[in-house]
Amino acid sequence: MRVTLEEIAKKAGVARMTVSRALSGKSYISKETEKKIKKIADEMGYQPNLIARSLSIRKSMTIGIFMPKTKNIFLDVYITQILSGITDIVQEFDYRIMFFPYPENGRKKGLYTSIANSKLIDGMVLLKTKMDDPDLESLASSGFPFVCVNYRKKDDKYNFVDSKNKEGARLAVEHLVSLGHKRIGFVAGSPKETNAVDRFAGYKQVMSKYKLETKPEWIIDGDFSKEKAYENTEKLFSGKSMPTAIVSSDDYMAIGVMEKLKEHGLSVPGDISIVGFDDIELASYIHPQLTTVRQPIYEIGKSSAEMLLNLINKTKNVPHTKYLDVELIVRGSTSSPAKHK
Amino acid sequence: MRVTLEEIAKKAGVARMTVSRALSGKSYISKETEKKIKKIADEMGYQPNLIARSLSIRKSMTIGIFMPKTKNIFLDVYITQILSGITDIVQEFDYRIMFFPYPENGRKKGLYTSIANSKLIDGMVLLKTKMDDPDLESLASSGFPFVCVNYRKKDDKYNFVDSKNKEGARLAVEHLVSLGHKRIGFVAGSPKETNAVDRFAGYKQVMSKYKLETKPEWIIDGDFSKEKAYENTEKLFSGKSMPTAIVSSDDYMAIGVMEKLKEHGLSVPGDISIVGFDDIELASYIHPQLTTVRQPIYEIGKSSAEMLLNLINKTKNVPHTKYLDVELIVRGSTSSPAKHK
DNA sequence: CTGAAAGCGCTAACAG
DNA sequence: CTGTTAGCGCTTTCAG
Repeated sequence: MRVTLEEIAKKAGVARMTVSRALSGKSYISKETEKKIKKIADEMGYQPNLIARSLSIRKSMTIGIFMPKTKNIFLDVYITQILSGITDIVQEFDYRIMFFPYPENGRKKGLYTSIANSKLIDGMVLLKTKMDDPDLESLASSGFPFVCVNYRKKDDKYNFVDSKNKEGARLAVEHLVSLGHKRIGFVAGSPKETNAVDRFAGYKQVMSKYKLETKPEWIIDGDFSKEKAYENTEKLFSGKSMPTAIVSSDDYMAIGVMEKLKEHGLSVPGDISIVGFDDIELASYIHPQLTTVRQPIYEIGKSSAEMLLNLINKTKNVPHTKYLDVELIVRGSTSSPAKHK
Repeated sequence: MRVTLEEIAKKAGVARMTVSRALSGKSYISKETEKKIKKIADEMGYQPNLIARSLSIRKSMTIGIFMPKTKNIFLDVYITQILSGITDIVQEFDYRIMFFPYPENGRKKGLYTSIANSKLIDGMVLLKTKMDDPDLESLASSGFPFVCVNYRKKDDKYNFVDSKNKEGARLAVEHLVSLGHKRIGFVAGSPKETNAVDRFAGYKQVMSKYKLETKPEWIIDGDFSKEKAYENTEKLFSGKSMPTAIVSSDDYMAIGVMEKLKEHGLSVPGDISIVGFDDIELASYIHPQLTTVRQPIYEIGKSSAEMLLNLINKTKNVPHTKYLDVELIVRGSTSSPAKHK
């Protein structure tokens, strides 16, 4: 049988409570008994039952991470980098991590609040939140601590960490414009994610600033999927005119686009320049290396964890909004447009 | 306040236990009261306190995943693919997942058993286990359910899922030999991981089978790190002779080696052929595409989860050992050795 | 500084 | 079929 406080108490000839106090060290205890008890606990190999403790103190010391479970789930570098950041922070404060991947479609209704009420976790981080998520509003109203990652909503009930997506897209387009491009296409991410919407907005903003046309036939629906981007790029070849450059809402889709272009015998950047978003590891391994907007993904993970822990422990008036900087990384996939066009 | 069994019981005019039974559906209850209770529970938005349940039934319905926390941790595709496999299986059986990344050096002594005794988890999966892990033996002796991934030990107390590493290395070398190579080098993984040791053994086996020399100067210490492999490849250039081909214990290191060779003006496979191990996503994006031994990483994750759940629920005599097949994927990084050498 | 009593919210076990 | 009692192992609270 496992050793409990009770058994240590017996052996030490004291009350259970005294043992608890001696071991937690959060209360006045004579040095003597403390030492004695600690020694006995050590000898017996005592390890507190953390479930029992959680029940008693009404805290699980655990945070939950929620994310849609796509074909890729963890394979997606974006998510794994965020996890890495979250983990690093959370462990510092002795919190544990529980994972809640949910089916992308047909998720159990009220998942967030039901897990929140289960007392399994003290707070949650939401990854890849969709704007039409049916459970988000009730979570926000419930007051349960949570942070959305790369999501944005002007509402005091919402807490989030996002990067400057709009600015990122602007940097990308400005870069292309400065190279002399005028016909610039765009690969859109999921229309249900605020960061995709923001990037699109940034693109349109700069285009209109320079009075450049944004033809619908140059807008590719990619939904943050390399495969979709690859397929839908086909449509460029049935249109009347081709763009000389394309901004993609993420690197994976940019790669999908490049594959399709290559298949049609076009060269990057010779025929078409491409800019990605994220700066995933792959970006510098493909040929040509991808010019992209770097998001500090790992930092986003860290920030979201910090925010969540502050929310949980209400240390002070926690800012519940944070935007991180992005940066344009120029590599080989962009150049001035071909003269002959 | 949160709604508990007690409150539902009051409202329904029955005992707490009756409510528990009605909701769990695991006991005889009149259809009538069951329906009534369920309705009330629903209206009140009841969600069981899972912590309390765990304490009572003495099961957490959670498994733990342990892994060394390197600079990369999740960024490592190998680990993330395994996680993906584990997640898919575990969720099917309504188990939850908790993460325990630990510092690679200076891990708290007795971590496994202390977590095991904390009752937070019902079983654990160990990733990247080192052969000299000081806590493994006591875990194995404790009888607590656990499975090692890509680890191998002839001992009934140990459970593991591994791939046929030795055979994989053999396939790689045989491939090179069949192309005509005789001077074949090797990039070793961590000498503390059985899979690295096995791959090395497979390499040496085939080399000696064909009476080929394995010069120490052709053996590169990579420790499963791309950076180390990159650096240590330098030593090839101070030796008297160069290999015409190199087998690497994983793809990342193979990439590191290729970078170094390229830096010295050597071409792959023109001057030196390279074979990797794992078949990570990057392998087919680099130039030239990497010939490699594919490990079914995702499947390994699934198998380990299945094994663990069987161990936890002792459904039957669980086999506690499993070896998965590997496969040689031939791509552009290998060719016949250059004539002029 | 230490102890006793009570309770966190659930379920197992035994009555009825 | 339903209720009662007891207990999971810890901490909080209140006495002393």
